[in-house]
Amino acid sequence: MRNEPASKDRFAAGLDSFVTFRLGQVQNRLNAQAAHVLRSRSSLSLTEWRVISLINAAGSASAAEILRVSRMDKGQLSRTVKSLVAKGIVNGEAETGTRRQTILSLSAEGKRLHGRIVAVMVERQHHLTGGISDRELEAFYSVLDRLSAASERREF
Amino acid sequence: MRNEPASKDRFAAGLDSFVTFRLGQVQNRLNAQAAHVLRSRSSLSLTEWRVISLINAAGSASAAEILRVSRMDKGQLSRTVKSLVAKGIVNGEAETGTRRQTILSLSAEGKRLHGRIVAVMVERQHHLTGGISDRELEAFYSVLDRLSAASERREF
DNA sequence: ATGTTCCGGTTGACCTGTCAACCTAAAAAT
DNA sequence: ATTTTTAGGTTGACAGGTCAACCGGAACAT
Repeated sequence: MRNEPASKDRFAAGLDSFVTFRLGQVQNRLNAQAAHVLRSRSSLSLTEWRVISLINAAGSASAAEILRVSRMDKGQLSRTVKSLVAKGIVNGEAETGTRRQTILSLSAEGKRLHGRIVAVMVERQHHLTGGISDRELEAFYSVLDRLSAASERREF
Repeated sequence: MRNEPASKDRFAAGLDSFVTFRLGQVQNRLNAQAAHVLRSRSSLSLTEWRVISLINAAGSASAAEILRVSRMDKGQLSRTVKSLVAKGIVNGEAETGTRRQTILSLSAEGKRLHGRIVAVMVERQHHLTGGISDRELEAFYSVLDRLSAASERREF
């Protein structure tokens, strides 16, 4: 399953220099890995897990809030929440009553599930960043942030 | 279109620490940006552009070679190549004759197109990495590589 | 109060990515 | 020489992401 470095060099010269290309490759592999972990430990998809994490981080939040923070797709969120509510992981009822906005929060089972999975994910995080010093990580995030900012400009 | 940092903080505390989460966000935005650039300057999709770049970088290559290097999906590549051949951008004929493998290369128009787009992409690359020093980029790539390596382990 | 505008949320259509089965040619084994 | 195995490539089916139209209630204007 290894790559011949020889043949790789032949190509990648012109492409490895593109940040986005490299980033994409790594990200795909990380996603595949995460999805695999989730599948082996639960019946959650990656997006479901992300939504659960977001709700958990917020304590409780409206869908709109989550949208603003996560920048995920409206429709996708709507469907994901629907499925999570159906599974009994998320409470979708408007708790305040006055407002129409549905306040999302984790059910008891949701919290239990989150706790179970987040443990593995933290472990994975350590595995991933194990060989990386804090200063390196710092610098890495800083570059990421600048890339993120630069990706705002639509004309590019 | 800005984020309220206040509301962001409220959430992201627990999530920003996840490399994969941050990486994903940045990557999505970068992809969207790239796709937008392509759409405004051509009728190419992101994958088509990637394949063109790969073929161009190699000079000429078989589909299998490209697969090994890019780690993209067999089927996806097959379809993308098909569409690029139909558009007259890629030559798909077996040039050596002896082998059954189809040797892929850019047509004259393909080269022209690549030249035109790559110019913009290089410009974009500069825009993206403009505020980032070479040493920082080095370090960034180095971290990426380690993340990539760590994403091999299936159990995580 | 009523009609316009705005915003949270849903739905459907489409497009891309992913997986697995399959076909066929070449190489290897007998 | 004929069968088996292997590898390049195609195709179909399905899950997930993306886009845009739409619905209904709330805020706002008059």
